[in-house]
Amino acid sequence: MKYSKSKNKITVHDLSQFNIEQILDCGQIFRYYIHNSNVAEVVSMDKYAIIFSYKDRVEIATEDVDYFINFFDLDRDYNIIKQSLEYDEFLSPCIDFGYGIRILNQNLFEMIVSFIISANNNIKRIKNSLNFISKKFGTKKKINLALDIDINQSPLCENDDVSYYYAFPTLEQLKIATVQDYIEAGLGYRAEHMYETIQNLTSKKLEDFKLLNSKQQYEFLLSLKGVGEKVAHCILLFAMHQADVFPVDTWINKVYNDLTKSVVTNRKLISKELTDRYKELSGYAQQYFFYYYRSK
DNA sequence: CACCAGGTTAAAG
DNA sequence: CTTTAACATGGT
Repeated sequence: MKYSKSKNKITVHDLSQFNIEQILDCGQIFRYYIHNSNVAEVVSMDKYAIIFSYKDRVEIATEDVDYFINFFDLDRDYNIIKQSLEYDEFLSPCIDFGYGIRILNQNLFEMIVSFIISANNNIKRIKNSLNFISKKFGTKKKINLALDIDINQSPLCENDDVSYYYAFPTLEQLKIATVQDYIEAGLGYRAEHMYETIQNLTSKKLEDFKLLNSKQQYEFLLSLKGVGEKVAHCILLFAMHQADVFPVDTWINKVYNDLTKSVVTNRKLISKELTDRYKELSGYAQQYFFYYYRSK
């Protein structure tokens, strides 16, 4: 895709396959804030970006340009992916609606924590919990960018004379969190799952994970407390860009029954059937469906 | 106030 | 192997 970069800025020129609101609102990320149709903020691990949308371009201001080029998956052509899926009568209107969606390349540890919290939860509360945890256990970092807008209302940031944001905590930083901390963060019954998984994880396991094949990665994720099939699929898709999986949540369950005029509740079966249908592009198809149906 | 939310777990069939 | 009840809690 067409983009250019300078020291602290990426400029995206091809708006036919980049829409920041669609990218952020399609349920793959929780640490972001959309100020208005022109300005949005993102925090990924210890990195911060503020995004400005104009008529003819999008500007991503950040101190780490190369990190966000990979994060926003800018070297992939999504128009080719969309063309490959447009034949599908179910999907076609969803692609037209979410034309600017891209699947982000996010951090493995952040995805594990985020999607354990996501289980049987709503997006607003997931955001609140993750921001709470980041504020309590993450590193407070200064924004070294010339911002000519007011970001006071952002839940990611804090302002005195200058502006700060809270990085997502590292595994080491979260090791000291107690079950009570997670309950205060609003995790509810997920608090014990989170505690157990954090205590069992090591940085070596996270490193070695990347050497496993996809089936082994899936099995490892399922061995973590609070990670079932749907959450494991989300982690593979959003952290490893493994697109031949189809996470089935309540929305996708509804979509499936709507499209096939059935009343199935077996999500394992739905996932298998949809993966057979969309194959190595399943993850992309899933995002187009999710965004379209949740927006209505 | 009842129902829902990007489901998982452990127990039972 | 598949089905089911229980699970905390803020959002709507």
